[in-house]
Amino acid sequence: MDIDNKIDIIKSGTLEIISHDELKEKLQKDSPVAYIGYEPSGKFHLGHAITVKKMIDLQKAGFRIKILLADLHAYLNGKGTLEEIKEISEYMKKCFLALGLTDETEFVLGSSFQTDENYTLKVYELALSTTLTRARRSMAQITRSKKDHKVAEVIYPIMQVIDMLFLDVDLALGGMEQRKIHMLARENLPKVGHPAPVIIHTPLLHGTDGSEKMSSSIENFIAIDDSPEDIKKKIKNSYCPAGEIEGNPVIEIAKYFIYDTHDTLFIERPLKFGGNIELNYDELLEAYGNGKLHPLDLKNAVTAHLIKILEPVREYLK
RNA sequence: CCCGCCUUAGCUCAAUUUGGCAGAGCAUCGGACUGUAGAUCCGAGGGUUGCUGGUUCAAGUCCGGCAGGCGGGACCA
Repeated sequence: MDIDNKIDIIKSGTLEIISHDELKEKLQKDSPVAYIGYEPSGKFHLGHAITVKKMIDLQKAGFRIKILLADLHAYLNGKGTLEEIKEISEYMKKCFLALGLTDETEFVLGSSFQTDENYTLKVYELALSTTLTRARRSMAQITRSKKDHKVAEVIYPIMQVIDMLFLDVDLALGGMEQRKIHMLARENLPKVGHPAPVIIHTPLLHGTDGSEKMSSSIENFIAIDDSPEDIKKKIKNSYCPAGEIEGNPVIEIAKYFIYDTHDTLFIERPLKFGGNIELNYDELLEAYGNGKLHPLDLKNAVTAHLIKILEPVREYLK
């Protein structure tokens, strides 16, 4: 696989790469490190899976993968006691492997290094040059509480930046909600003696209720190990206005979880509504957009395929 | 450390004045309507009234203590 080929694969399905040139340089390096961090909390859902799939692409392109199980970050974000969070970390680790990351993947528990003296001193150093406003702004889409803001909230992004120093990352991946923290990292890592990492952002999946972001704190997600019955129920109940593509979670699931590995989607449909059809992604958008494909038929097809696609994941996690 | 205000359903808040069956909106769930969901109608569930002690026939309501939140004051040699 040549470099341009790798870049095409890495680029597909992402919202932005900062920057392409730097990515190219990293790909010429000997086993560059790609990192992503997750707060172990709640269920592992399709929103998480989008980023994991991209990490798999990076792994195939020759990156060494480091997954940060950010237990202290989850703690700082009020997700529970350290014990509870540690328990979920174990479950999460299995989820990554179930989704297809190889066992060469390196899992790092945040608390295993985030209390080291050198780490702490770096956090203080960065704290000194980061304004409160900026730290808080970077957390706008991440923080759990919208009021009664705690100091923890501004320690969080600073630690995340220093994580990248200690994990020696060449590339950081995240959903679009991570953008402001990543920019903070790009700007500040050089000041603490580490080159700015390449940043890749993946899109956020809308919640099944149509809200901005799929999230385990609201019941608007499909977990990667949901039973077929749950998947049916959740997709059936999903927000899915006829003719509307933008922000339609069912279309998004088709796009990111079916069309990424299939050229076409086979849609079973009663004869009186036009009979079965098979559509590629462009045709699907066309047919759905002009009302020729009914939401229920779309839902049924997506449900059937998603159940099949997640079957090995369910089996692995059993 | 001191003073004041606040804490009631998952959320936002009524009910405190004058002690007398703890309510509404939103959210959730169910039904109707659409060949999906949503919207809209109709209906249902939902409570240790922050915790604790007391007064009273009776306390969300009055009194004491504690915890948490908000605001102010004081301290700053």
